[in-house]
Amino acid sequence: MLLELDFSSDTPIYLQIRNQIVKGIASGELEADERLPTVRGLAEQSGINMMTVSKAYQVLKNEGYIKTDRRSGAIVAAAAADGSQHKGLGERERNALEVIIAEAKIQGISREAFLTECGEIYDKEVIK
Amino acid sequence: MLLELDFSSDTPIYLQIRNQIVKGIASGELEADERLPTVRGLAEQSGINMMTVSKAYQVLKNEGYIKTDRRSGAIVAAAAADGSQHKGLGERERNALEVIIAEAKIQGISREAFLTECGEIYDKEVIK
Amino acid sequence: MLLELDFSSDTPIYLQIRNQIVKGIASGELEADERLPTVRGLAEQSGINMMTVSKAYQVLKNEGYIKTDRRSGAIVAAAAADGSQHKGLGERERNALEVIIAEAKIQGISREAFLTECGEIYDKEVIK
Amino acid sequence: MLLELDFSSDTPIYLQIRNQIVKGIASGELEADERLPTVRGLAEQSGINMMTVSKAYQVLKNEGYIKTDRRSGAIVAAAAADGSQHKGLGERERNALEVIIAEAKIQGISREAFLTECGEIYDKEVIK
DNA sequence: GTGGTCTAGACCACC
DNA sequence: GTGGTCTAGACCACG
Repeated sequence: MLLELDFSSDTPIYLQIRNQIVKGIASGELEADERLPTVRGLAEQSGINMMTVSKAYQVLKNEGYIKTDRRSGAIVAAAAADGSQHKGLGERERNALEVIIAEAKIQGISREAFLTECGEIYDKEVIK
Repeated sequence: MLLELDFSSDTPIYLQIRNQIVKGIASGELEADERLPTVRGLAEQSGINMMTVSKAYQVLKNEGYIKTDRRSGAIVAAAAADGSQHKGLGERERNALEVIIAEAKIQGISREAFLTECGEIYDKEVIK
Repeated sequence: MLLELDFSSDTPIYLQIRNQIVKGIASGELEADERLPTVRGLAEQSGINMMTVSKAYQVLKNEGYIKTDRRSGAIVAAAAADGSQHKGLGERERNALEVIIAEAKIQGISREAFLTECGEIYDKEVIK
Repeated sequence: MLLELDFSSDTPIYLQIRNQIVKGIASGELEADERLPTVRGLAEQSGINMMTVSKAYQVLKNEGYIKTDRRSGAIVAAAAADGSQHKGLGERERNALEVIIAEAKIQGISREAFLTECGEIYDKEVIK
């Protein structure tokens, strides 16, 4: 798990970390029950504050993507462990998606081109 | 053009305005050369400060979605039929899309279900 | 004398008019003692307010570029009629020039390329 | 970095700040990756409001002259060695240059005198 | 009446 | 500590 951080991005660093871990889980790069790097390790390796990494882990934990075990640190939670999920995009995600699609339409990207691009992103998977 | 603002959202108000206007343009609710509400009017109607609206308009102007006619205020810019455009998602949009798709995958939303939802959003249009 | 106005420019319309007339005089398109269009005529032809044209003429008059005669309207003043001129750029112009040159340098435009472009602009003349 | 502001100028303060920083970068007074004064610091030192400085920084950021590192504030962006640049004056700059040259011509400044002055401005650099 | 600019002061997220 | 955001109210240039 190598983080690519953009310190001049408008996305907070802790969210960049959170996003990349989520993408890592979805792509299969991070498997269920796999141990994540320690807070200290990730912070030192990336040249950022431990608090920042810690916050990212806390968000991920709140969202159910990871679990923290006292002995083994943070591990990836089993996919869809939460039965309460309603199999649909959350409101925040749906709204963000609407904005992205609106921008794409205005820019002249066709429906097909957009769906193709989405499909490619969906299929993206790490070769292990 | 009616704005729905969430004052407790983590998305700044000026960005909420910006996003809704972008969606309005994409959906056809706002047509090219149509006049946007005045800064003052929108601010008053929405119960927010002039400068907040002004900032949203400035962002939209920088992004080329609107322009300000010195005679008549802000108007929707003609959909840039500019050949110099990349015709592709910007890096920011693409990354945001990747994160959303990752979340959808983890949540168990199938490829088809996701693309269907995108298609529906894309097709959404205002009946004039 | 045909005006090209950009209503969405950040330069006020009256200044755009002023600038184009100054350029017209420099290029020889407008000769000394030539009569300028009437305020009303220029306003109607360009679809702008008479006040705007009037303000442009007033600025030009204050700067000594034109004179107004009660009978024949506005006419181009003889070049350098004003003996008080000190044959150097004004402070405003010099500062604007410095900024433009700074931008050019940062953008990687070489000294020679910049001077060449300036020379070409200087030489530009209307074929009568 | 010492700012000279003219509160009675018709150029907005935030633009005066922007211009002086651009000149500072071009002259070498501000080097790439150098930290700019904080918004608060510059505001206090110059006796102006934070938001005015902030606006100047935002403009500079939009134009790519600076970027804001989330850890350390605003820094000078590395001179974009980006090959995609046009390597030419922008339309706004070119037009402003045309006006300045027109004024110079009318005032009787010779081609050589003008180019010499431009060259001197171009060569101006800070002794470090 | 329009947008542009500026102020003084405040709160907040991030690091 | 940093920048980002927002407010309430003001003045001004422009058309």
